Amino acid sequence: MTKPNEEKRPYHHGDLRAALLSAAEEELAEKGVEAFTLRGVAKRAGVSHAAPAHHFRNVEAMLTALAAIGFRRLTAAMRARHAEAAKTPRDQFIASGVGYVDFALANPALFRLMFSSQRPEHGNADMADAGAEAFEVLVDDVAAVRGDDPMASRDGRFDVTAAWSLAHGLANLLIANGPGFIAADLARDRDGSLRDLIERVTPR
Amino acid sequence: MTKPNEEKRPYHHGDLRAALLSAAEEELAEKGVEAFTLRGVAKRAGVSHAAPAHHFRNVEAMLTALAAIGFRRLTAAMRARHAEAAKTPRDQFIASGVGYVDFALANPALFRLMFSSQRPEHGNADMADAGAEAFEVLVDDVAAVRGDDPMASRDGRFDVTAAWSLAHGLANLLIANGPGFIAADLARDRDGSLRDLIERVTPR
DNA sequence: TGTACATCAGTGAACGCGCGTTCACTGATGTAC
DNA sequence: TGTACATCAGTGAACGCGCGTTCACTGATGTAC
Repeated sequence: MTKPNEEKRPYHHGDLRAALLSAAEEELAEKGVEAFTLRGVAKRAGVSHAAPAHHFRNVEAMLTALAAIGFRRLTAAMRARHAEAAKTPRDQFIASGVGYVDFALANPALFRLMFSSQRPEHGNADMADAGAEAFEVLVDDVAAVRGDDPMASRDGRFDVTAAWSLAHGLANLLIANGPGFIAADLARDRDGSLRDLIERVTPR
Repeated sequence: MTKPNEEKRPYHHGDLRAALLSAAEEELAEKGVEAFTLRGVAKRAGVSHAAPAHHFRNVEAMLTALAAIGFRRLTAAMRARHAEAAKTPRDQFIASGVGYVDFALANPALFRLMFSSQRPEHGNADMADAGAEAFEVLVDDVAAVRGDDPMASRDGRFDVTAAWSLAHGLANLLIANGPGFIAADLARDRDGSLRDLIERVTPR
């Protein structure tokens, strides 16, 4: 899909930066973080391997940009579930969790890049902003269920942490093929299963 | 600590395999999974970089052996907490969780190797056994709290999954420096904080 | 509207590097007799 | 107890490879006049 037009390919690409990011995502999904290479991305984008240098300082910068995109998409996935769900605080809270896990299952390598890799530039502002935005969705959900600002109390912070941890751990374990024993339960009713699990950390 | 005796070093090492694994653990902790190299391990063990070939088929085999050791140590960490804790099912359950998270915090790179890396050989029997042993500790805990075999019912499996997910997610997030907002709470009373969090997924 | 020129986004060759692995070797050890 | 010999666990040099990055270049674009 990022293949250039083989017939009549102009010397200038038009939007190589975006095309590279799209190719990078494919490369990541296919090879995993540990085998991700710049040259692979360039090849996938149908461009010489020196071209990316005009758009990214180095490989790490490219991976960082990719991770930031991942965080934005994670936020979008949670918000999409919000929109579909019943408008009670509990249902909205659970919808976020389902969106979180679902995003991870749909984008395992990207999810790992975002949270479990040292390759992206730790401390990059854009990536941090994108991550903070996703975090806000969660905090807002917990606030609605609790009826106060969770970040203002230890108990509230722990509610947030427990919810995030459960969703995050579930996502990671499913990606790593950890709990094979619930594969059948999930296959039968994925959304319902995720909901049941996330319900267990809904603030009371 | 794995440095050889510089003064009088015999041609044969004696137990190079063990020394390599120990050096590999240091290498991993210092460089992370993504920058881990065989040559680095050999250098650290004070041995030529061709020597490891006599003990490990290739790098991946070395990382797999290391991951298996990690799982055994994870099990040991949980059991150690068991021994210290009160002997009620709930306390034992929580002790396992605290041990799990504590292990991850003490061995972040190893933990990542075990769960978030593609480098170890997926499907290695020894590693799978070691992982299954850790899993059994969790299942036994949940069984004691519930008073039945959790694996026999959907609800029981979900109890197991929720507990594992929360501990696993918390561990991963703390390692990734995710929830900086609870750093202060944790610093003040780590065990108590972990206990409070894990309590939230204790089966009822 | 045309033209000169600066700027930009590509190319392709080349670089140096560190990696995992292989190989012929050698020193040390253990065992059969 | 001694000796011949097989086996084992190291060494160090060499291999080929793919990587990220740099560089001089060239083709395309946009803009000033």
